Amino acid sequence: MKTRQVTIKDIARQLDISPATVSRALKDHPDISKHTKKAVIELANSLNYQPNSIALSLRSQKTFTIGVIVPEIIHFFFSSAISGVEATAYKAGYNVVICQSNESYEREVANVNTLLNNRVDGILISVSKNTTDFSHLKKVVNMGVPLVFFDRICNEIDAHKVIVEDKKGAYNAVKHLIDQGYKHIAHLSGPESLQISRLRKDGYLDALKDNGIAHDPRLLLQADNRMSGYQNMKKLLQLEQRPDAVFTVNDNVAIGAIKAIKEAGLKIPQDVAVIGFSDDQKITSLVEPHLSSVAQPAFQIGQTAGELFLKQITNSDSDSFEEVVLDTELIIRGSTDSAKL
Amino acid sequence: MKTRQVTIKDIARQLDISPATVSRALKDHPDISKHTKKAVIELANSLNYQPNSIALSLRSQKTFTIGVIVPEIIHFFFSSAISGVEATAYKAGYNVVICQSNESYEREVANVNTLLNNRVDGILISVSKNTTDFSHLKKVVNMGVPLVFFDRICNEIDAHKVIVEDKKGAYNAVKHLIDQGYKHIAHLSGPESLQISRLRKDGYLDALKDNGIAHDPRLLLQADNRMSGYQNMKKLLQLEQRPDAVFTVNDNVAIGAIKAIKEAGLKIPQDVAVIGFSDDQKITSLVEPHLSSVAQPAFQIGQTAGELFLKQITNSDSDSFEEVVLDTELIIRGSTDSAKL
DNA sequence: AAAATTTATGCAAACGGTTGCGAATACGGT
DNA sequence: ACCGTATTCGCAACCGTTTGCATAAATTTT
Repeated sequence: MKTRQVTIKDIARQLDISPATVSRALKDHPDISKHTKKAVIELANSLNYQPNSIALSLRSQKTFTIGVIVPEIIHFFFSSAISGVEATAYKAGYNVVICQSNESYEREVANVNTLLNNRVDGILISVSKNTTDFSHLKKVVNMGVPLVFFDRICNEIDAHKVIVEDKKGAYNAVKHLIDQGYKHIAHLSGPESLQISRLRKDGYLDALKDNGIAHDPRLLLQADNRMSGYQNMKKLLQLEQRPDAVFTVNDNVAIGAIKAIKEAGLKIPQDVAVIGFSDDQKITSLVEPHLSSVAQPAFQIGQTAGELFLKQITNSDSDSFEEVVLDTELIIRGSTDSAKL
Repeated sequence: MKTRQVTIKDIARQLDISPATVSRALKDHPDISKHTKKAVIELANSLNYQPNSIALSLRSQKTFTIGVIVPEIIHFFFSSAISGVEATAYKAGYNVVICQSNESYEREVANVNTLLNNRVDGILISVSKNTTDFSHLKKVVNMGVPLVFFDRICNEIDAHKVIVEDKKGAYNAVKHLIDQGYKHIAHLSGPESLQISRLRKDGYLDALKDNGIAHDPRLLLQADNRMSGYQNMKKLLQLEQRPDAVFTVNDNVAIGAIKAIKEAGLKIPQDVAVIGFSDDQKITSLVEPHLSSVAQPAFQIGQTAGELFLKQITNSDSDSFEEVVLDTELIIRGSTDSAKL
């Protein structure tokens, strides 16, 4: 019953020719006679011959596989980005293997090592928030394996990068709050280790400054998930001068903040407005009121990362790297605009 | 700068011994002298030697990789299940490659083929809802590649399976609605092609029957995403005798139904109760009121699937297969119980 | 008819590692 | 001094495929 995978040698044996001839016949090499080619191809089809990718990889030193490392696939942003990578990869004949770092530095290092041991042709990564040492990624570069950063990039390493206008997106979000008449705008920012956190915070600060609002450090706390968003929003609401709006580093923090605001008996957006970042479509239209957010083109980010990888392998001598910066879009919903309730 | 990966041959050349000796030294083979071992291991470490998995796979005919095919990683259930698979796989020294079928039969077939060409040691799959022909999976079995189904299984194929008590879970959900006093209970069921849909529907029907409620076919419609859940709930609400409760095949359909109910100006759960299936934690506690649901142990399902795979490879002569059935848990929230609002 | 060229195929090495078997050396026992 | 036995290592084959080169036969050129 067990039908072992048929190899080129099986075909060769059955036709009483050499494996070399079979190999050439299958790829339509001009040296091989029409007659032989026909016989080989027919037998290959009838036996359902499938080339052994392992052997191919060993021989060609190429696996036609690219590794993608993300913190967690459960997040809408990352799974969309992965789908984007897959789209370009499949088109170019590449496979994609997905690794989750679970926001753990050690796991990320382990991921990199397995990908390297499996000789992937390239690595696309969005780094864990707990990664501060980048030697595992420098090793990737040193080994000549193409490396592309997306979203959560590392500035210490020269490589292709795909990011969004984090600062501008954040600026627009806060500007929108100001335009809506909010005066005491808080920010729940992400871990300082991530450039995206720093940039979004900078956008927040710039928007305040440009609009003549003094920055109150008490309105700036850190949070990077629902729980901490909830807890720190609670703290913000206990200030003698509580904020009347909050911009959060991502949508999950915003969800936590909304919970805290509702529990405090305050109305959104009348008493406190909330705006997130990323526009996780699984949740922004679910919470009441619908959450305003800064949409990132996640799929396109993945696509672009894939394209940069392809560019690097076709143009491997070039040592200049691109930093592609994509635009964000401000999505206004009920959480910041009562007209949209 | 480019540090090509160092091979066993490099080490052999530097120490002026044969590759065979290096290989044996590295795996502490008793034939090799302490002195040689020490030299080899030290050099290997200093050169940061990493065995080439490709070569290993070719030689041993094992890749230590298992392929997992799911419809879409974006869903909480599937990403949790994947994490479960990874947990057991990593512990046993296996890698996991994830494929998305995107609920497309063609893509699923393509996924199976790439996995086979890459000679994975096993395939774990939750089939697409558009898969009605299973020859691609029969091929997997015929080739002697261990196959494990989880959640969305196929009855035509003899293989290990991991499922939950879908019927019982559905029964309990509907029983709960009945206990809460609801009389006209609708069901938005999934595609008939999936056994889980059929079982959940059966559980619904059984619960009605066992409690002396006549089944009204007008209260049974199909829906498998937010949009269709919304649309078909709307239809249900237009019936002259509208339902006062609805049990949906999954949480996203429930979300759509909730939207329709709210738009109709009806109160949840006073006018209409809603209960979903799966307990997608990203959303059940987000929607207002919080959604009751039948929780599936997604992580454990993945873990178990991984364990069944391991069992099959260590015990490859056995041709008896297990069907592991895990329990569900009824999670009662505000959408079915006003006491929980 | 001899030489040159084309046509069609096979040999063997290579990719990187493993492993059965044989061989060389050293050592102990008689 | 001789034999048996460890000890330590290398040779070569193998996994499946590709490819430079050689080779043989067939064909063309001179």
